[in-house]
Amino acid sequence: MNAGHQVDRQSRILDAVLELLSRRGISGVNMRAVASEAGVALGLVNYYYADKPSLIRAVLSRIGESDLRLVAPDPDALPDQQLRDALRRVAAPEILTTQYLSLRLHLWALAQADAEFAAINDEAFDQYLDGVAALISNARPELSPEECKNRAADIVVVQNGMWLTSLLGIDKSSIERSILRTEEIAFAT
Amino acid sequence: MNAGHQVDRQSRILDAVLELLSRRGISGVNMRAVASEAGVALGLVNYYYADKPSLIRAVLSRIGESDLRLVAPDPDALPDQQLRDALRRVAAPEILTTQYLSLRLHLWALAQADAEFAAINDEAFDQYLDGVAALISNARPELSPEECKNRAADIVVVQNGMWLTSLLGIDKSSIERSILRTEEIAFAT
DNA sequence: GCGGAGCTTGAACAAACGTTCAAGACCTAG
DNA sequence: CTAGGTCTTGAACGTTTGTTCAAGCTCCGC
Repeated sequence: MNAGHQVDRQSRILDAVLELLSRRGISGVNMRAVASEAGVALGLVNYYYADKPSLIRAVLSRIGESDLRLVAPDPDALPDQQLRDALRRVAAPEILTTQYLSLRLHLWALAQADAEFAAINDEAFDQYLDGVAALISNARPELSPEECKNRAADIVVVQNGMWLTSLLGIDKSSIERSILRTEEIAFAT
Repeated sequence: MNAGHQVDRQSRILDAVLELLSRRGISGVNMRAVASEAGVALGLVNYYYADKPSLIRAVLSRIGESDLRLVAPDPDALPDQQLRDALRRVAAPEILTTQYLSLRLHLWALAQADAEFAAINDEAFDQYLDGVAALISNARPELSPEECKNRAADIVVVQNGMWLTSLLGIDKSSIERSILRTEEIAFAT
């Protein structure tokens, strides 16, 4: 059962990076700490990921994919409901956890300091934006593509603000009002 | 002229930290790089700041003060204009520079990873929130203190979103629309 | 010019870091 | 059981990091 163990250990290493990054920031992510958190030997980290940048790259890709899943269309719902669900999903309790938000923050900071990481992040962001715009377009077919992109951009501004502000510990009610604001933007006539 | 030199060098060291932090992130801020960027010897950094945490603390305090200045009342303007000016100021070109925003991001990330830094940050954030609420209260005396605080909170969500989204490289027009949105929130009847 | 307080320097040290690697453990195919 | 590939280990190396410190410098009052 190589396959089973492989995936298990390799995935546990990535999990360890996520955990350490969100808790201690990039300074807390060193090969020894990752190995220890994952419960493997130091050398194994370098076995699966050639060097530290490769390790970070893998984490960035994983997060980008999970973000994209937030705005993935749900074939079983009406376009209106798909959009509404997606707008709610980004503010769901399991997303607005300190762990997840803190991780996002550190990844943004990381991307800001490194051109290569920035490229990965930018691509993920563009895809996310396109995803939101597509949901709006489905729910409001009469809108022009440009208008859909504008609304998506405006929504993302508020969403990013919600994410960031959740971390800074503002009260929940302002988050709730912000969700309503994203819906107003999306469904404005 | 000790006083002159002191302030000069000590301040240059802080400037160097700001520059390095915004360009390379916290991993790029090490005592040697700071000394080199400031044009002083390694030992001098530890002379003015006992250790690295002290250095970061000093930077956090400095940023907190400059944030507070953004929402400082201007005695020469009418309350309405004071509020409007403050809302525009946070989106001014000199604020929405990559350097400034990147610095903010790294400081937030830093605060997220360290409880002590978080405390400094939280206090600065609360003061900023109070500052915005006070401006609203002056401009709209008929509003209850709670309503002012709520609006201030909603505005800060959008502002944080603007700051963050500026970094992620979204188009300027969505920033402009977001500013209008903060004004709508502030002046809603 | 002398003395002393404050400022400035860079070498030196210990600890922590990323990376390499020889060695062993494990598992499967034959 | 054996051979061979894959996985796993931790010691070891060279580098970078935070911090210390003895020494020198600068400036001002006397």
